[in-house]
Amino acid sequence: MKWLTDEEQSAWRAFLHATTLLEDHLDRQLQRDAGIPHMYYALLSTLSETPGRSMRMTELAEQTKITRSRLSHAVARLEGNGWVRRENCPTDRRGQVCVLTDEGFAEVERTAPGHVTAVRAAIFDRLSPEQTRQLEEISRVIAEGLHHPASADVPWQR
Amino acid sequence: MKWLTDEEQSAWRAFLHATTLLEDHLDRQLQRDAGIPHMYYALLSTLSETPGRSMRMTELAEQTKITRSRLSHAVARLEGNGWVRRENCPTDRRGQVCVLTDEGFAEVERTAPGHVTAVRAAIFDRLSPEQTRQLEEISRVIAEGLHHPASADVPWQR
DNA sequence: TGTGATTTATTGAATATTCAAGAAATTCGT
DNA sequence: ACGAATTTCTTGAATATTCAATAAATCACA
Repeated sequence: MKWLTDEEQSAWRAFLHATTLLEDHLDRQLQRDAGIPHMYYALLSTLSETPGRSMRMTELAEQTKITRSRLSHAVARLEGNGWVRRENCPTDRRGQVCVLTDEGFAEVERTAPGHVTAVRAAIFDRLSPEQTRQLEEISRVIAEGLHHPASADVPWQR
Repeated sequence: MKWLTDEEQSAWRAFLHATTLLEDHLDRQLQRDAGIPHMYYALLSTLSETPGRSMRMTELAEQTKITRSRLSHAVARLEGNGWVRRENCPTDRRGQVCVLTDEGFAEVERTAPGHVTAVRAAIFDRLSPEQTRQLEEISRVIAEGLHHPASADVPWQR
């Protein structure tokens, strides 16, 4: 059993603290300004940057790294707000396309500046360009490792 | 209004993906192996490393960066598992001391190896020592900025 | 073509988190 | 010492997330 070195332990603690505080902070900021959690905003934002402002459910779940179940619940809620609507997928009758409404797009436009400011203030105004590059690379490595988890590629488990 | 540069946007996206996937991964791992979410494990782990294996509620909330309300609910649940118990604080009758039980300590000992392995596999086995140092420094900067939020220090808002 | 496996998306129940409110004890300022 | 303000912790309701199960459509391929 290989434990964490002192350096790793201390880095892990710092990382946990940073991510816990950041999530909490952004959730609060967006809950206050838009009435939705951060992840819901990320859905709207992702759709707003997509050609056609729409995406298949599974594709949207993959891009935002959340489960389909979570996405279904979230989209149901956002649909209630009138910020998103579902349409049948023309090429696959199992599929649903999640479409950002004009109201949803307007909501992103309205709240984006405040959100970006919060992200800047919490992160990029505090990091050097070099650190920003480092953070991106480190994040890529971690995400890469989790996106193709070993266990999911073991044939005999399926 | 100052937007994010391309480098910042791309770093932000990568960071969000990494943290979302990581949280999800660790929650699943601990839910499977210990029946509790990652944050609950962090509470037990923090207590297990504290002299006396006990801590005031507020202190525990601060160390783990969660709200007191969340901690109250979490401790109530862990108390139900028999892994923690509450005692009255001898020096402040408002206070409660959260004590890790022997069963709770045993549970940490039992599940720590699997958890550490998961953390290593996701993060430290993939990062160079240099990147580990970078991650710690970046995390410190971010956490530092959020722990003393400007708005909380503005007297006329209180 | 037909059939079993897979993919897509949703649902409801169980669990977790947030938020606002509140009770009790302590501290502050005079 | 007194009352107002603060701190500590909890609670219940509203919301969000996970998990397992499900239905429907498509795919793989003999």
